Amino acid sequence: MTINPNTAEAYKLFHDGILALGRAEQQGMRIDLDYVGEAKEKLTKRILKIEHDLHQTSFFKHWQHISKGKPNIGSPLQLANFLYNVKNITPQKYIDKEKKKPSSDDEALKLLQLPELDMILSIRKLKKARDTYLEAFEREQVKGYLHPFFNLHTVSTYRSSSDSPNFQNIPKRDKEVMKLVRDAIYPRPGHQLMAVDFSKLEVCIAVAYHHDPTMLKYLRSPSSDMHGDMAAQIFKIDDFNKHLPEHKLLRNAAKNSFVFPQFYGDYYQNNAIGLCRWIELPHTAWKTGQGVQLPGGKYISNHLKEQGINSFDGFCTHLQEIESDFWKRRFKVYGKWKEKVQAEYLVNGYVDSYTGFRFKGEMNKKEIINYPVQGAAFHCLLWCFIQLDKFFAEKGWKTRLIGQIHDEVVLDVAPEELLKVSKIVKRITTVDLPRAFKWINVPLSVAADLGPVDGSWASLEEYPLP
DNA sequence: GGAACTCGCCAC
DNA sequence: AAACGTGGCGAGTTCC
Repeated sequence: MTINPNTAEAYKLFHDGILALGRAEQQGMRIDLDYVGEAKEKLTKRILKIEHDLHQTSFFKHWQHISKGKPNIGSPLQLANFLYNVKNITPQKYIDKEKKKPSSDDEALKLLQLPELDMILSIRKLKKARDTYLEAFEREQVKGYLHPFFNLHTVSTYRSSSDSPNFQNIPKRDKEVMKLVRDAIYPRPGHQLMAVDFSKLEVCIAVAYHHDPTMLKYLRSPSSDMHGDMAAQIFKIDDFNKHLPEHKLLRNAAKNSFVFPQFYGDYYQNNAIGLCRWIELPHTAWKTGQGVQLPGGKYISNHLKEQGINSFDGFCTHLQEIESDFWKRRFKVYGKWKEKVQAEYLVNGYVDSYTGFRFKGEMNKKEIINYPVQGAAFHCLLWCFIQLDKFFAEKGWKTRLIGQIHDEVVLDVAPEELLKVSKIVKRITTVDLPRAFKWINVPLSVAADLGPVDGSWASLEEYPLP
């Protein structure tokens, strides 16, 4: 590997970076304190209602009886003790690999299919929204503005972190909680919020290191579809069509439970568990008429049985073959690169990133591969963040950067500047960045979401950049 | 009464 | 042979 660490360059990136991030911290983001107060109150009422209903159940009364006092539904330990020791329910999931500690997390409780546990899960979800987010917003705000910190000195991959409050883990996937929490955050009066994120940035950065020809082809040809190809292979589908909703689910399953975990260093057995969750098949022998349905209504269990996969164990064996094919044939050069970098680390005691950072100290195989990719991917974002900050200052624009989430920038946009902001964002991220970082070897693309004037962070919608 | 830990859960 | 990368944070818990 021919990498020239340039520590002066790395230093400059972080020096300029922390100044730009500091300006974003100072700028802050408006929060609606009245909304936060009302939302907290409503959540508390909902929580009390569910708790009240829970208290009427014989399940809870039993728990109360054996715990000499008030059972603490917020204690996973007490809940596990009641479920698995007192009620003697067979655990469906464990925290530890030795299967000594039964789990009481979301998935474990859902598997037990008890209505009382679903009530506890609802309470957990609402408390999380209220206490971790809304409560923290209220506590951390200064004169109606939040000023999350963005750190460059805390993360072993040379990524960033954020705290007080953490701006990088605000709910997004659960639509209900997303709206509840993000409705607290607003642009400055008369402005609008915009978020711009890189598409599959870490994959694009990884390919700059390993130069795998198959991966290069996937990333350079817009019509190709890596996740679709993997879905077709994993689920043995000949006529895969990513526009069919049933196939879209299989594609998401392949993407989120095979491809990405494999890139992070996971292996086929965990993949099998994750994939079965998506297609709703059990960890046992499969019967006909089980799981999700394919286009035309055929059950996936029937389809897989026809293909010779009759059980979870059979599926594991199948995935083991796919994993081997994945690294030894499909992405052979990528696989070889992993081995080479790991071997070089054992000799040198360090590994370097393209952005001039050196990773030293004890690292396991997965960390050796992941750190330079994860770090450099973030450095692409940080470089763009710095350029944008500089640009807005030089031009005297009113638009400001207010935050960053690893591969995404968040802007507080003055509506009259929207068009020119969009253009410069697109230019810096897709044209200037690859020119500055010559090692980037595939086109980078960004996607934007935009909120209405005075609209909350929950109201962002897709916005095609001009 | 606080430090340090576990567990669970939110993001990329 | 073994087996998911990086964080922050709240509540419960244990230890000093």
